[in-house]
Amino acid sequence: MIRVNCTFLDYIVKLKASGSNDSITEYEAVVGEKIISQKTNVQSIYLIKNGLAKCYLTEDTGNDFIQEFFGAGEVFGEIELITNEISFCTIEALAPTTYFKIPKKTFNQLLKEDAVFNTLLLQLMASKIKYTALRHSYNQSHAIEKKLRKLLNELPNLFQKISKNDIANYLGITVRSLNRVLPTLDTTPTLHQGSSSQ
Amino acid sequence: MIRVNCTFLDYIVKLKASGSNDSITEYEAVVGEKIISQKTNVQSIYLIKNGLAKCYLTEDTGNDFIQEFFGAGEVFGEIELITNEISFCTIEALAPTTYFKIPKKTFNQLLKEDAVFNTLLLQLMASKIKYTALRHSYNQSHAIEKKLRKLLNELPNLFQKISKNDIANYLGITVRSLNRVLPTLDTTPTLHQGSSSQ
DNA sequence: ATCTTAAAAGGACATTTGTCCCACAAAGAA
DNA sequence: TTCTTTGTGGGACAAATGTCCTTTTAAGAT
Repeated sequence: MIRVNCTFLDYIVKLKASGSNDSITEYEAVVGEKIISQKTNVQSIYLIKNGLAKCYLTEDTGNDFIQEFFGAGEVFGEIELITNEISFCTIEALAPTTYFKIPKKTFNQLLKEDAVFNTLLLQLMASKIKYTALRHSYNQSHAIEKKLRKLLNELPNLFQKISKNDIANYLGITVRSLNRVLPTLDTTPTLHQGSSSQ
Repeated sequence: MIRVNCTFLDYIVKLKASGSNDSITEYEAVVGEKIISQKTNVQSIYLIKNGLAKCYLTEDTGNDFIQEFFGAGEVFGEIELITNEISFCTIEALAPTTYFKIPKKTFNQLLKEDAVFNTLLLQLMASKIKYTALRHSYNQSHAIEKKLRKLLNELPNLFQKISKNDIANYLGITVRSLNRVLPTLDTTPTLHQGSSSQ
C-alpha cells in the first residue's frame, strides 16, 4: 500500500550526482504541505527521495479518496506532463518529505534521449496500472474486514504511520465502519502517533 | 466507459499497410471467446480493430470485476510485456471482435526505434492510469444511482450493448441492486439484445 | 414444436455500512 | 493553566446493499 521504487530513485540520484543535469532540484515538504494540488497546472515530474505522502482525489461530494500512499522512489506528475492536462489529484506530505523535481523540458529530453529512463518510466507506469487494477478489484469484491486484514498484512505498523481518517479514505469507507471492524481482528493496533513515529 | 483510441489504431493500421512490418497479424474473436486468460503467459500486445470486449479480473471469491470495456483502438497485453509477468486479467469478446496481434519482439523493437510509437504508448498508458483513477474514485464515493446515471449519460444505449450482469460487475454491485435502482431513473432502458444489436 | 438454458425482474429478509450523535483524550495555542 | 482543536471510540438508528429464492421471458438446441 505504500508504493516505493528504488530502481528509479537510484537512477535519478546517479543522474543528478553525475552533474550532467543540473535542472533536477531537491525540495522538502513539511507535514500537511501539498506538493501538487488538484486541478492545477503541473510543470515538472516529482520523485520522492524520502518520506511519505498521500495521493488523493477530492470528489464533488467533498469526500477524499486516497489513490495511494507514496514512499521513496515514487513518481508523480508524469501523467499530467504526458497528457498535457491539469492535475487530477493532490499530493500531500504525511511526514517530512524530501523530493526531486524534474522540469518538463528535461523530462521530455530524458524520455527521448535516454533509453534507460524511457524504459524505467514505462515500467513504472505499467506497474501503477497493474497495482491499482488489482487493488480496486479487491476492494470492490471483499468486505471491509478482509480489506483491512490484507492491509495489516502488508504493513503491520499501519496505524503508527497513517491516521484512521486516511486509512478509511484509502479503503473508501467511513471511520465509523473502520472502528467497528477493528475489534474483530486479532491484532491490537496502537494509536496513530503522527510523523514522530517514523 | 467503452474505451477507444483512434490515434493508436490509425497508426498501427498504417504501419501494417506500409508493409514494413509483416509480423502484425489480424484475428477474429467470436462472442464469448477469451483473447487473453487470467494467469497465463502473454507473448504479444493486442489491439482491437473493431468490436467490443470486456477486461475483467476474477477474484478468489469467484466474483468477476470488470476493469473496463474495450472498443476500437484499445490496447492490452502491454502491461504484461513490460513487467514480464503473467496476465492479471481476462479479455473476452462481447461482440464479434477483430484485433491485431503484435509479437513481443516487434513491440520491443517499435518501442526502441519508433519514437512515435513510443510516445503513443506512453500517452495510452497515462490515459489508462488517469481514467481508472477517476472512475474508481467516483465509484467509491457515490451511491449506485449516481454511478448508473453517469454511465447512462456516457452511453445512452448501455443496456443494448452490455448485459446487466456485466454492468453490475463493472459497478462492483449485484444485479439485484442494479434492478432496484433502475426504476428510480427517468430513462426507460430496454432489454439487452446480445451481439445482434450492434 | 418442445426442451433447455440464460437473462431478467423482483419479493422478503439479513447484513453491512453510513449518519448523527456525544464523550473522552491528547496536542498545541493563548 | 485553560481553551480550543483534532483524533479517537462507540451507541442508536437509518439507509443501502446483498443473499436467497421464485417466476417469467427470450433464445437457441434438438
